[in-house]
Amino acid sequence: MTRQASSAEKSGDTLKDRTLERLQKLILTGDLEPGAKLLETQVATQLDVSRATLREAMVQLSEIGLLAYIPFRGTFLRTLDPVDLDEIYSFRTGLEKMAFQFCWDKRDLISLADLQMRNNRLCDCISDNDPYGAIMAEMHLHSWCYELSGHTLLLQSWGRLKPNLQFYFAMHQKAHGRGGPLRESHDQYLQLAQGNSLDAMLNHLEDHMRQGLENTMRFLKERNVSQNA
Amino acid sequence: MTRQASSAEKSGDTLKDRTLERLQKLILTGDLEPGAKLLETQVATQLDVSRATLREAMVQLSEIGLLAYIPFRGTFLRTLDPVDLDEIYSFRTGLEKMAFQFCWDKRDLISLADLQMRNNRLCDCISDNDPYGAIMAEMHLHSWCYELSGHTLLLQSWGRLKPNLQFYFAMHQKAHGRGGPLRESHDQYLQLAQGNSLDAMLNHLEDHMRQGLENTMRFLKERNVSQNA
DNA sequence: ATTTATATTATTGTCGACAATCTTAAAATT
DNA sequence: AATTTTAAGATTGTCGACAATAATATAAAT
Repeated sequence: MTRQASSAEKSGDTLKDRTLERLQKLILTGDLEPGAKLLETQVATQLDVSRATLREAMVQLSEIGLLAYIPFRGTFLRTLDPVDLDEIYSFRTGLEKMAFQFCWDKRDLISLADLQMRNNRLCDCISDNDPYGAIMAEMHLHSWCYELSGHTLLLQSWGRLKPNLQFYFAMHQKAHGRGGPLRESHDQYLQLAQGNSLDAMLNHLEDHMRQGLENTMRFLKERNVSQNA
Repeated sequence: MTRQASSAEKSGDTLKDRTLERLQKLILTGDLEPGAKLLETQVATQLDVSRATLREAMVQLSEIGLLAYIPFRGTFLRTLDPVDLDEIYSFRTGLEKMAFQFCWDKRDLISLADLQMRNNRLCDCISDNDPYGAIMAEMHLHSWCYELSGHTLLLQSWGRLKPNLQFYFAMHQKAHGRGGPLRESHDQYLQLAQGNSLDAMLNHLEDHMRQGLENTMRFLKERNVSQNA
């Protein structure tokens, strides 16, 4: 009966999957320093799993990009320099434009109501002054187009990019005190997503993302989140 | 000193990385049946590594999509139904369009000569009646824009998609006898990539990819590569 | 004969131990 | 004192063994 007493969390059936999720949550909490080394023995002990199990989870997180693996030297929490942020935002822009192209003709009353609901949840989190919840809610809002697209590869790609975004937001939040999304930041996004001009939506995405990047860069100039050694 | 920075991606320093590469090559050879179960003990013995090492490599290949992992049931070689092919091609189109947008202003004499060389290599393989080499050469040709873009995320994404394409081509080749790329298939691609109209290039990409998909679908109707259980 | 139940086998999941490598500290040399 | 060498310790890489689960074969029941 070596079974983990881990309160039967919602996630995967196997210990490796639960470990992956727990480690990811640990990272996205923002308690760890970017670039910090993750000692296998230490983390494994902390999560109460064997190193082999932990390592399989780490391989996956390295593939996502949250961790950086260097052979024989260790696995490190990712860093975020301006170039990284620029790449994340530009890639995200292209990805989300693709998603909207694929989901555009699949929109219906139900899915649009779903979108509205996701935005409401985001607004609630902002009202409740819950920055962490707001981050998650915003991610969930943006997940809408990927899910609706029904495009597996697109959804997977977003699934890998998303944690990196969440990580940045967590860092931002941690360092800046507060800095979640504004209440009205997605008004136009919602409106255009419900409209009938795909081009207008795509153009707005560029603007929306660019604005996010500019906010980010402005923040970076004030206080460095981290820099590579 | 440490040679960790940007070490050539040939064969990793660690056994896990070499195993990953060997297993991938084994898969891309096309000797395995799509959907076939990979018995850990058997493969580990065949590659002369421990199961733990093999499993780490398998996790990575599952993340790429070449393998499909089902908890407690095993890891299976991916399958390719028409929906998969459609997704691969459409995603590839979006990705490569992004790549050309990012690399467009970075083109110069040297990089364009490089592109020309990659195409020459492809033509050589076709002339030499070397289908496997032609597949690799075509992949290498298309990698050009990703590499030139300097966009890490984009390059990574292509790096994950590429093996799936190679896998399909290997299946195609295996089943169809011959079916590599045609000699002149990239003439316009090359010409436009050297030109000064990004829009024309992007439009051609849509056509180029659509044509590839159509060829693929035509082939699928003749003979099923595989179907899900 | 078909179906259900049970036992057996095979395979995956997880672990702890040892080997290879890196890091750090101390010693030796200049 | 600074640099190089060497030794000690810490950390990662790899392995084989055992546990948990699934797949298969056998027996029992209808």
